[in-house]
Amino acid sequence: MPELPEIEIVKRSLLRMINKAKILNIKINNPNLRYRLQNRFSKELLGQKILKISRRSKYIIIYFSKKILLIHLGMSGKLFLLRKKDKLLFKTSFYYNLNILPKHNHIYFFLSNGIVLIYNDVRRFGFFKIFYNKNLNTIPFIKRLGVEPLNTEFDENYFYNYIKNKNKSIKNLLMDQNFISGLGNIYSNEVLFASKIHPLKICRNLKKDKIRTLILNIKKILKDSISKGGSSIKDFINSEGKSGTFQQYFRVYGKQNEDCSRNSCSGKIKKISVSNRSTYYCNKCQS
DNA sequence: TTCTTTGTTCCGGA
DNA sequence: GTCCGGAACAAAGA
Repeated sequence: MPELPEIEIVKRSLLRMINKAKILNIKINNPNLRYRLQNRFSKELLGQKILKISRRSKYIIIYFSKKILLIHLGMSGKLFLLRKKDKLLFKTSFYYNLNILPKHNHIYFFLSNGIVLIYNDVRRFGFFKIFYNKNLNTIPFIKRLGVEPLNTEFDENYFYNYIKNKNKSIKNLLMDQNFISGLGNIYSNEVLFASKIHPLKICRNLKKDKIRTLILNIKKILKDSISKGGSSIKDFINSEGKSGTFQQYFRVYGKQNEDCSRNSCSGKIKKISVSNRSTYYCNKCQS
């Protein structure tokens, strides 16, 4: 369940540590990810030099001279970096304490700068795919995505135009990647709490000042989380083994039956299911 | 054994 | 044809 801030943190780690490195070797322990890795996967990447690393929504894109590697971490995927000489470290308590078990290491990329990039994924819902057309607008997973919530084009006009004829709840709207791309369940809950909006409110009925508040909170909460190192889940770590701290700042997610943390609100946090997703809200201040 | 977790996709009803 | 939400899917831990 890494969402936009976590992916951004991972991307920054990768950029700092492996940009411009060359892939010398690849070891695949288990090709059965969300989409099975094809037999030629290693062959297509061996010897390739990483030219650029970017993020779009929850996807990481690694650029090579004639192709790109699209990576999605699913709900439990982790990319982390290990210096080759620290290999033994991995077998010790450091990584076990971070809940990274070697048996869930599925791919190792050995790089020319002595760093090993490891893909670890308990659930195996993440995926790696290679594309030969570097134009992102041609990539199936990317081309229909809505705007990046942190871009200036995500503004009141965009919001207002999109919801004009939409009948869905605001929670479902925020989760709709064709509207804005990068919010998942956890941040959706948090931004609605911050904006005092009930998750089942029909988005079309939101007043303009509420929309303005919501947009501001989306941008603020995503930025805050990035600045705190990410972490929408308790065992999230960045690619260098550091935990983010943002989960300490959650105000509704996972807090059912607790008192509302808002000053002067005497409400309680309730948990309901919206489109089969756990949804938390204060029964008093969110309306 | 069943339930929960996620983003994405598929399908049926309106 | 379009919109929406529920269900299914992937795997594993509790």
